[in-house]
Amino acid sequence: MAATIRDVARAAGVGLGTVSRVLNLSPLVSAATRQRVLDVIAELHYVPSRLAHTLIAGKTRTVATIAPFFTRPSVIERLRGIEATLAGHGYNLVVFNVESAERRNACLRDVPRADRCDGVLMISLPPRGDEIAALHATKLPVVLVDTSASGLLGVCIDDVAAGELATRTLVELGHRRIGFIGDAQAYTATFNFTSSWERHQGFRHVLQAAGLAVRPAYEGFGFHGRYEARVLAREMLLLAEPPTAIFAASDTQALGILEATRDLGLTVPAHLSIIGFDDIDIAEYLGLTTVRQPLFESGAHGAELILSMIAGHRPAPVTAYLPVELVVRGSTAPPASA
Amino acid sequence: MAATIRDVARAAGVGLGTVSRVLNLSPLVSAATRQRVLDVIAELHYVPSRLAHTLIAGKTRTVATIAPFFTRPSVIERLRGIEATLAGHGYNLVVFNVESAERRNACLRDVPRADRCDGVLMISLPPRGDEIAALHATKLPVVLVDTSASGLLGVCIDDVAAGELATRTLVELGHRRIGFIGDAQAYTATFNFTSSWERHQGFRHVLQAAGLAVRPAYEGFGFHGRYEARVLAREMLLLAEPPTAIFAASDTQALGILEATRDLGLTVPAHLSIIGFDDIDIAEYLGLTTVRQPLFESGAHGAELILSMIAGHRPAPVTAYLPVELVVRGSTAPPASA
DNA sequence: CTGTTAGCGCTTTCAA
DNA sequence: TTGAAAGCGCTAACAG
Repeated sequence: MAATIRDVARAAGVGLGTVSRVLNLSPLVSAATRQRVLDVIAELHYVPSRLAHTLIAGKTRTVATIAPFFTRPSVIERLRGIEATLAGHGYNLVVFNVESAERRNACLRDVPRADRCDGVLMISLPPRGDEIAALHATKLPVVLVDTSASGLLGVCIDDVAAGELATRTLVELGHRRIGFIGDAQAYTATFNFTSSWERHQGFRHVLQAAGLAVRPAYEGFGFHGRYEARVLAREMLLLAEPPTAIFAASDTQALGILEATRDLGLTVPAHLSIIGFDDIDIAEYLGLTTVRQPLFESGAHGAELILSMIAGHRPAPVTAYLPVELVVRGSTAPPASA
Repeated sequence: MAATIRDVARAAGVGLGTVSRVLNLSPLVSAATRQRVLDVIAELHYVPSRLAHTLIAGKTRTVATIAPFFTRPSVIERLRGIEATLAGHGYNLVVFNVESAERRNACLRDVPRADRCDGVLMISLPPRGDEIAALHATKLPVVLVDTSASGLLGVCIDDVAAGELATRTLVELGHRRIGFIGDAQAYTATFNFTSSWERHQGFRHVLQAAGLAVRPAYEGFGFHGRYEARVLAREMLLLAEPPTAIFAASDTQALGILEATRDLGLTVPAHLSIIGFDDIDIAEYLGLTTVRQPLFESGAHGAELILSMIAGHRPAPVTAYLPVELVVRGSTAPPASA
């Protein structure tokens, strides 16, 4: 169908290698010959086969990204950082969306292969011990984004500290009855998600340091979604002594809490202070106080690391921690009683 | 590094072709030989190279998707439909995010190549005449999603009719001063986006049919974004005689209008009715009346078409129209004066 | 400077 | 049944 290097060589009356040299900008071709070859190439609309080149070079110029629930705003933003960086270097991005344990395992088993991609980026999905070993065995560059694992490079934030930051903000505003709504263990365990759990750790640290009781009724865990958070928040707010503030492990969940207050005719922040996490697009619109983490940058940085590893560098397998920032908006205030 | 078919053949003491036959489930291998080969394969952890297979077969088992601004909720949802369908058939999704005219052109030129992918899906990006010709020349299956072009398959909705539906809803509620906020021509022209323009056509049809004047001051066009829509809506609402209803070409823009009403201390729908488009996730939360289009399904259907074409089918190059649906929520009501 | 010759890892005849 | 050989389209090493 398409013209091959051989067709070009024949038409230009030169050897196969000469065409290859022209293609690869080798200086060992006379200007005249080069021009003749170039003319024929243009004439035949010849385009070198990526495939054949890939087979020889053993490089696919492709980076695979395994991402869970890639419609989530935070994941998307990371992907955008990845795509932008990769595209800037002529690399392709192959996306694998994970929404079940089976798919997660299948991806971890099948995706990291040298004949498929030059490197693997994993978002929020820490591999288990045996999987790490398998990953190392492939010799393929691997970078984790929004998670970490020993022996692998990672780009993430300090979720415990970020959880402390959010909770401390609430404590310093004078709140003493503070709730937390995050991801259910059963669900995070499926994917080994850690961020909600770690933010919860930070939450507890601050509560304890402030001498505040940790009340089970003030801690709600459910599937990561607006609806689930709404139900959990409703329960909490209907308590005889409801919390005056709630820290949500994500903005999506904070939205659910906002919905619950609306359902119950409560006003934010008069009746309840809410603090979310991520600073997704809609947070500003809703006036949600939140902990902003550099999503785009995490993807971009992860992609840069992969690219440098593909280029042959072998950076130490450490986890890079990106800074978070508290964005204060209208959903937080001192408690009414204070 | 990794074991090759030759290593297996040598270790099993058989010919190269025999291993290949075992791999390809050929019946022309004795059970004994097959077992021996299988054992060696397991022992050597041999995995056939996708690359080499691809070179031979001329198939990449990859579908490329060119999408503009893939962080937009509507685009994401289509991509999810695409990925889900592709993954279900063992195909990989390579994503190209387009955010500039240069990148659009580069993608259209470089992506549709048989050595890169088996088919191309384009979201919201109709190719121009010369590009269509080039696309045909590649012999590669191409399917357009959310747009159409003569000679190519497309999956979209009837945006004119949808625009009429939205506007008619407003007219039937009794509104006579109805505004429209959509994408600016200068910006859509860059990518040949048509949906906002067509929805606007529908808007005008209904206005004229209802004998209502089309007032330039009631039509605002800007970059597709919340902020721009907010500015446009503000202007419109500060008019001596402001519209009592506004139809936004997207939910994102409807959010901007919502923001503007809030800025001005107006109540929705008492002071202003708003109707959006897409029914993105947040629309329900905000109680936004909107025109829902099947986003996930459009992607899924587009992917199915591509897959069937890759399988050799040559469906007629027609555009499939998916149904839209009006979702009535709290942002619409009869005008206060009615 | 340039043509020729091996392969990359696999599929596919073609004999045996 | 099975082994050997001929490529797929290209690069790289090797003679000229």
